[in-house]
Formats: sequence, structure tokens, C-alpha cells
Amino acid sequence: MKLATWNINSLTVRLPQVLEWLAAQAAAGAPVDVLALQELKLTDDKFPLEAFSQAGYAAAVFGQKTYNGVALLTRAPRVPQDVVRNIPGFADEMARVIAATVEAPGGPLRVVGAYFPNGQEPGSDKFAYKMRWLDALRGWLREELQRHPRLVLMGDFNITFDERDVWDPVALAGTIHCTDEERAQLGALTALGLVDAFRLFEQPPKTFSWWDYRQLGFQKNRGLRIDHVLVSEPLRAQVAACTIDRAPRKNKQPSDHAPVVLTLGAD
DNA sequence: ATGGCCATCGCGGATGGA
Repeated sequence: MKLATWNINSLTVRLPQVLEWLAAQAAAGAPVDVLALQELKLTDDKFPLEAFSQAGYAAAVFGQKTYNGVALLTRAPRVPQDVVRNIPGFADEMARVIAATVEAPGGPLRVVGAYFPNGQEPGSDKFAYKMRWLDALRGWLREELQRHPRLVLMGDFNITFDERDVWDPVALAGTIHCTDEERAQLGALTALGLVDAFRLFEQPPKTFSWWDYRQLGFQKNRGLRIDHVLVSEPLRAQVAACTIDRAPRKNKQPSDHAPVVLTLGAD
């Protein structure tokens, strides 16, 4: 079973690339079973349900005009069940979280797709919002993990774990995505019993999931690893692989993010 | 380097992203 997360920075612009990527995975013999999308930047009524349906996918959508917006795609015959939008009990104008249960080998899987706040700059109002949002996410996930021990949290976290995730850890020390406060929040999340699937495996150094559009960031591999897949402890033994697919970042009009892919074995 | 790039809204240039 294959799951993936991808911040596509406008589904209006990137729909053809998403369909093309899904088709390429299937053609390679390993179709994507669940895809979490972030930054749709469109409302639910503009979501291309029909196009995904023709590609063999059902969808749960939580859209928003201009900013944010998240969705979960599931390959037929799977459908997203028990869908939850945003963090229950946390009032939020922004569409950042969508959760659903999907069938999987070894039992149902709870999948949480999330677009974490950027935070802009330490000390800013947006940074304070990011911290509040992370507090609320953690509180909710603690309960969610009790209800659903087999849980995957994936998305654009907008936080690096450590200096391995940063192209220039010295120059970027203490800047947004790299602050101690953000990393402490990430640590608190993993302390709930969530594991960074990517680091369960030996990985090439300087593997990133995002590159700035400016200054030939991708060509020079000046990037960050800020998109993550976290799995709950009961799933750890099932994790067969976790990789970042740089190929779509080479497209003509790419998203600034690349998809992160998780492969789960039978058990 | 005051920024470079990209998407949105909307038709100029601000805002947000990371």
C-alpha cells in the first residue's frame, strides 16, 4: 500500500501534473492508494472531482478560496470514511486539516492530512498562531491516537526536524522552519508516539522536499525537508519505504514542493 | 541588496508563501 503527501501550490494550476504523477506511479506498477494534497487554493465547488474520479480516485475535500485548502484522495474502491475537517474544538478560519479512515492491510488506517501554518517570522502574530495551532493539533491527535492506534499524519509541516533537513543550517539557524520553538513542537508531536518514517531508513544527505523558486534553488539543491510522513508506533513495523520524489519538481511549471511517499508492507 | 519567484485577485501592485 502506498500513501503520499504533496503540497501542490494551487490545484487549478497543478491538476494536470497531479494526474500525470498518479498515472506514472500506476504505470510503474505501484499506484498511489492515498494522496494528501495541500494548498488547493480553491473552494469545494471548484474541486475537480470528476477528473479524479475518471483517474480512479475518490476524494474528501476541505477547500478555501485563494489560500490553504486540503484534500485526501483514495484509489477505488477505497473511499474516505468518517471525515473530519480541521481540528475539533479549535476555531480556525483556515482550511488546514482533513482526516479520514481508509481500509488497509492489517486493518483500517486513520489518515490525517495537514497544512501546518508557515509562521512567517519568529515573534510575529503568525508565529504565535502557528504555536497555538500546533498546541491544538497535539491535543486532538492525542485523543485521535487513542481512538485510532493505526494513524498516519502527513503533510506540509513547515518545520525541519534538525540540521540534516536544512541546506545551510548555519545561515538558517533560528529562522522560520528552523527555530527551537517549532522543533520543540515537532518533538512533542513525536512524543505522542509518532515516528518520522523518512528517518527509519538511511537516506542520501541533503534530501529535501521544498526548494525556493528563486535563485535556482532547486538546481543548486538549496532546500528544506519540511514535508513529512509520521506513523504511529503500531505501524512502524509495516513501513517498507519512505522517499521523496524529486521528479515533479523538474516539471515545466512545478510546485515548489515535491511529494513524500510512504510504502506500507503487509505487516 | 531594498530583492530575486510564484499564485491570487484582478488589471496595478499588494499579500502570502517558505
